[in-house]
Amino acid sequence: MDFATHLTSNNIKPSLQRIKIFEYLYENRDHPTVETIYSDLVGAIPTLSKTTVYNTLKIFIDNGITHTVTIEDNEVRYDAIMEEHAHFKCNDCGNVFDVEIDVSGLNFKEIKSFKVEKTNIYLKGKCNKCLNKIN
Amino acid sequence: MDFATHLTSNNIKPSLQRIKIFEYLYENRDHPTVETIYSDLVGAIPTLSKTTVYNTLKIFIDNGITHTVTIEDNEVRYDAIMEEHAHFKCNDCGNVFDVEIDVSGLNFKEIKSFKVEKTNIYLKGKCNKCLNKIN
DNA sequence: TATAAAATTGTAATGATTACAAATTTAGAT
DNA sequence: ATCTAAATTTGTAATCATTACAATTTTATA
Repeated sequence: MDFATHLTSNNIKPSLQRIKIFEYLYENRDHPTVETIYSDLVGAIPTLSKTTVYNTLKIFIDNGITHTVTIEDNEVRYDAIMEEHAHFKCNDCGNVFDVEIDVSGLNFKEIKSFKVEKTNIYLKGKCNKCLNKIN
Repeated sequence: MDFATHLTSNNIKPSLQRIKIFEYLYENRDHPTVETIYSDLVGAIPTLSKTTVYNTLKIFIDNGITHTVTIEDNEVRYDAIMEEHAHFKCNDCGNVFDVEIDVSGLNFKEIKSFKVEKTNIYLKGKCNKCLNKIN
């Protein structure tokens, strides 16, 4: 994956900040928050500003190469994987995992007259690691 | 539905504010925000404070008679219907509708070792009314 | 009725996000 | 290579939802 090219082909000029932020999102599949992205990247880009992270993510979203993952009321997470998938959040460790999903089995009643454009699914529970942890 | 009894049997002392807020939630199935609840009730309870709405909803949630509906990043909605169901948000009018759903058809891979405690589903698209609207 | 506990309220604090203007960088023309 | 305009980045201040907290009011009980 050539990140600069990916940005360019989605009408986003590939500045250093944009490349690094997208690369970070694409490599770190843990659905980071703005805070995490900023603090993990400010070492490599010392001039980085949190406003830039916000601006950049907004551009990514507007151009369809990133989406938000909304599970908790109080944290917005970001995800650069655009293929349809669900999320699993562990109530113990708080990590969010990707989950492959087959939506075709879903059976909705009463929305025949509605036009569904997007189906969002997230699960909550305990992850493998936390289940096996000794408390 | 006797709201006071419902509160009592869930270990919540049925004050006027609590009864009215729960009643509002139960009757208004449009998943209101704190702002909406407050402004719709302050007429009937002139002394009502927004803090009370927050406090009360927290109590409802802690005692399992209300849950939050998280669809957008920037708005938290509340719902007193605890039976499993999904939500549909219209991208046009912004209304959130309840949707009956059969989760049993869902087919997850790779989470065999995870313990799923709750499955959340929401759809986005256009509702009946907005589809038929002349723009 | 007096007293203690619980509930409600208002105000101030917090924290994430956005607005905005200044500074920096980039791209194109000369 | 240099100049200029446009785009991008940055820092600070403003906004807005939510929470903390202390004071007031209400409720329950002795």
